[in-house]
Amino acid sequence: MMLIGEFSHGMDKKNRIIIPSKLREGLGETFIMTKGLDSCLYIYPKNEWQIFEQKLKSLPLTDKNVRSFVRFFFSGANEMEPDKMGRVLIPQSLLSYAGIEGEVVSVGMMDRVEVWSKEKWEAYNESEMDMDAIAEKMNELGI
Amino acid sequence: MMLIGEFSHGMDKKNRIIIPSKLREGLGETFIMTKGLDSCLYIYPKNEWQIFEQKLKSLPLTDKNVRSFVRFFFSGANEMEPDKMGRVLIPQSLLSYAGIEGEVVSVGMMDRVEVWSKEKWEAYNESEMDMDAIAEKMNELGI
DNA sequence: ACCTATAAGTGGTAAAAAGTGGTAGAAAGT
DNA sequence: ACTTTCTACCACTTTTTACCACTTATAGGT
Repeated sequence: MMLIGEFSHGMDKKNRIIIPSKLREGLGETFIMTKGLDSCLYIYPKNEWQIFEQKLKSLPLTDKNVRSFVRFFFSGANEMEPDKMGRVLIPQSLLSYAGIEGEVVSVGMMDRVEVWSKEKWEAYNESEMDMDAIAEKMNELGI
Repeated sequence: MMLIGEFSHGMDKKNRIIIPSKLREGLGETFIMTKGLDSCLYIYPKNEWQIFEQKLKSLPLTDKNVRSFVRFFFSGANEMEPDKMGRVLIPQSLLSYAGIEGEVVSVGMMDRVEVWSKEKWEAYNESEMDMDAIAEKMNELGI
């Protein structure tokens, strides 16, 4: 099962967002939300999270950078289960990390979902999408 | 099966376009539409997409450029199935990316189909088509 | 070359599903 | 025990999906 697509929707006054139905089935009944890179939130299906956990566990905790890296993901992590309508309540700490206030964009990224504040998503797409670099990568991949 | 030919048709008020019947059989029952290079949309038959997916999945997500690259294709990707008349609904995000408003051109490109806004297609064919120069470049590539 | 038959394309409508706002009950804390 | 916060569900609205019926285009036969 591959998580793909971009979905735009709102967050309500109670800090709930809907997980778009097309992403819901790929995420399963319960999943883990945590802080992600690039100021967005990651949602992992439970099994994918366990794989990720194992990777983190294998890193040498004697390395200061590793400790920071691991703390970053574990401190932000929340196991959650959507309500019957597919919504989840997002903790305040994650909202402020991702700069989410009103509108939200959910993005399928293979084995995880990313949740972005709409403003940040749009800014990111305008500024950081270097098409030449993308084309070159495609060349490397033989596409 | 090779996808070939150029087909011109309209998009209706509900953001649906028809997949020309001659391209339909080559694409199969379900296919994946995503953002492409040169401001057009790509449609891949499911098997072709899966090959591409595996390539993307093998890239290291700790690299910021890789994340941009992967996001570009996965966020834009939509699995779709045409209705009984061969039409598909195009998501707003893809329409704005490709600058599609009214008329559309679908082009068979070997293993994928490209969907262009008609204006962009015509502009592209007028401006960027210096065939003599292109042919010379082809020679360098050994054709 | 024209007429007819068949397939492709277009517009619209109705039913189903997804998304939104809100309320009531449960749990927790004071 | 009462108040407040949190959770789960209900009902309504909007969007999406699937199909029907009509129009236009294509192709084949006379």
